[in-house]
Amino acid sequence: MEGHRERKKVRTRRALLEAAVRLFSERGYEQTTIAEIAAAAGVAPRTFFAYFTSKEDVLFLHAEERERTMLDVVAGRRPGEPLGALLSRMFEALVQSLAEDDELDFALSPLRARLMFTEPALRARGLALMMEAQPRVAEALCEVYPELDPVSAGAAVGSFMGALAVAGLVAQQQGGSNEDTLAAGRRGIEIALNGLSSLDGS
Amino acid sequence: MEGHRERKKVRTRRALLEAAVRLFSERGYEQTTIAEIAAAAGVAPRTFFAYFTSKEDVLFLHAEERERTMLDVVAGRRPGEPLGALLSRMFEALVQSLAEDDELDFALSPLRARLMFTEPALRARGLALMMEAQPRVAEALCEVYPELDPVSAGAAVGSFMGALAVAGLVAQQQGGSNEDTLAAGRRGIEIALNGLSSLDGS
DNA sequence: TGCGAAATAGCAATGCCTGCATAAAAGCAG
DNA sequence: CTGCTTTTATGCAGGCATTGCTATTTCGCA
Repeated sequence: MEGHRERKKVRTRRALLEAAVRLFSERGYEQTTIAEIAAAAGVAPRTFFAYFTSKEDVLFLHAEERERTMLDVVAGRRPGEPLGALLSRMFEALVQSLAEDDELDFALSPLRARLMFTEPALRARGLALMMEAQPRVAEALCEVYPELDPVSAGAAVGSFMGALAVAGLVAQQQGGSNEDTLAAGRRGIEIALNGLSSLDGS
Repeated sequence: MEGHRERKKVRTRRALLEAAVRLFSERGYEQTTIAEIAAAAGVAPRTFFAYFTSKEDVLFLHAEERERTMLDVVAGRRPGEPLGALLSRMFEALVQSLAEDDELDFALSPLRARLMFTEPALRARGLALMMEAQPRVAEALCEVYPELDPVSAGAAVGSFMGALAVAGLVAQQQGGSNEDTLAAGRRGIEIALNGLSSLDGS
């Protein structure tokens, strides 16, 4: 299972990853070519595509696992658990699943986060990936909450994700620390759960 | 102001627009090349880029006007108007501004709507465009609602847009009529305003 | 009719991405 | 160690979007 071969693959992937993030940060996303990334990682340009499906893809790893996490939370609805509580749990589960991802570890994570919210192309991609999962999450919700109609379920997930996306963006623009981002995320979720109208009183 | 020249420009733009939408619908977005669109419109490929900045751009016209509409609604906050009421008005204003757009008229609109929610690349682009306006709308909100902090304002707008985006998507998947879409949008906004927690009781 | 501005078109180049075919490398017998 | 098999790493050619620069055509107007 883990011979010389496996380790080399991981090393190459890692080299590409780090080269990409470093170059993107130094010169900007658009100004960095795949040829340059490959050169910095010591492989041929063609090889890049053996590890990542596209240039954007380098920064969006394991998106499927995030979706899995969300679906698992929905499937694990506790008896009588209200929708709001479940979505709160979903947020915390997402945070944790990100933290536990070993390929998204410390060295790369802050730079990646900054890039994702800084470069328009990447921001767009991130949004798209997130929303891509929306129909399936909404469908899962419908199954677990039989009283929920599809439009409401969809809107709930959309609202949830929208609040989340923006919280990250705002947090990035301001401080940018992981704690700030987490706090902003919680606040965003809270707002989505309690309703925008609830903001009038505060 | 409106000589032979102007009219010809409008006609060419229109020809490109219709050719693009038609071809996209027939063969799919990815399978249609700009060369084909240009040929169908009777112009050189290079000319396409004199009218639209990109292939995706053909389907997303006047995005700036949508942003204008949103900012205008915010700026026109009525004395003491609650945030929820203002966002409701914002939704209705968006619908109206879309309806009044003469370049997005009947012939093209239904096909465009279908494409926007069907083709992944276009769905992504639509989301990105929508969210692109978010920071400015949120900032405007902050100015009009001094008691609102940036994170809350951002989350509110994000939640609003997320709900909206999804409502459109769901409506498209189901029926697909304009009335359905409008109703789904209203429902989505309602949910975002009242909070996801409010769905538990229904 | 002829001039200056605007619209069209042509050409070349860059860069992402893909399919296909081949070389290089790593496991694995024997 | 050597030849065979399965992966990986490349190379190459091509398709397509997009852009910069230049040439050509077309208008509008004096």
